[in-house]
Amino acid sequence: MKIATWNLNSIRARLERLLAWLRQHDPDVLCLQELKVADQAFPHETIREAGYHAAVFGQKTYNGVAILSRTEPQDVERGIDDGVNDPQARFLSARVGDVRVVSIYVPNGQEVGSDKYAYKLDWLRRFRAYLDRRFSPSDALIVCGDTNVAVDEKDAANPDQWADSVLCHADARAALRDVLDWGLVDVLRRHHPEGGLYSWWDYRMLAFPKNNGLRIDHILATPPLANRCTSAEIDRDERKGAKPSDHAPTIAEFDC
DNA sequence: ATGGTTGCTTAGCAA
Repeated sequence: MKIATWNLNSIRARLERLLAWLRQHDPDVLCLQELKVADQAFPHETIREAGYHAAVFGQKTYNGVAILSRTEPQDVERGIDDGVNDPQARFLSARVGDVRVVSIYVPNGQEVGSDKYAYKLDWLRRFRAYLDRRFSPSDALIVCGDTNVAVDEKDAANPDQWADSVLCHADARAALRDVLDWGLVDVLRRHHPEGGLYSWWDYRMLAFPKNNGLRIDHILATPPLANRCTSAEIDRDERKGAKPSDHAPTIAEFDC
């Protein structure tokens, strides 16, 4: 199974790129974030014509997540199942075959100390609690998405520049670490322990030409699946050319 | 310290 994750930064602005990418890479499953579209405006027909089913949790203007799959996603869940009235569409889960797939768009947090940052930390805490409540690390579970956190300095081109940012701050890292410590393996790190690979480059300040990036998008698998992961890569080429997303896709292959 | 860019929606917010 080939599974990928990609923060599109608007599916409408990126639809032609998305279709070309699906044709080129032929993933079995693609988790998407930042659709920036309501459910009814999602390009359902176009995605179907491209040969994919889509589970969608959309939102107008902001956020929005989806799971595209060659086979029909089953048992779809929209939002973290914890009774919190959260209006932001950042969590979508579906079963694809025998694997439970989760697509997440963790809040950015904007600025350390802000209300949005508190929401980010709380969201990650809620996600960890969801894992505790619903799954075991022995289950076949893959969490994909934009975590808006770089786990350590190996995933930052200029660690000093980002040290106090919402993407690298110690509290954000601790919150993501707590999610990983539940029992999830960062499969790209496992295949590339040296680091130095990035999935996001700011649109500003020539960040991409300078390769001033961060790795803030992740494919996280429980150990039984991670042990069957045969490759994990970032498609840096997708960040090139006209009108790219500011994120590149991450791709992993599993022998299952 | 600020600015730089993009997308959605139309002046300002979020990233």
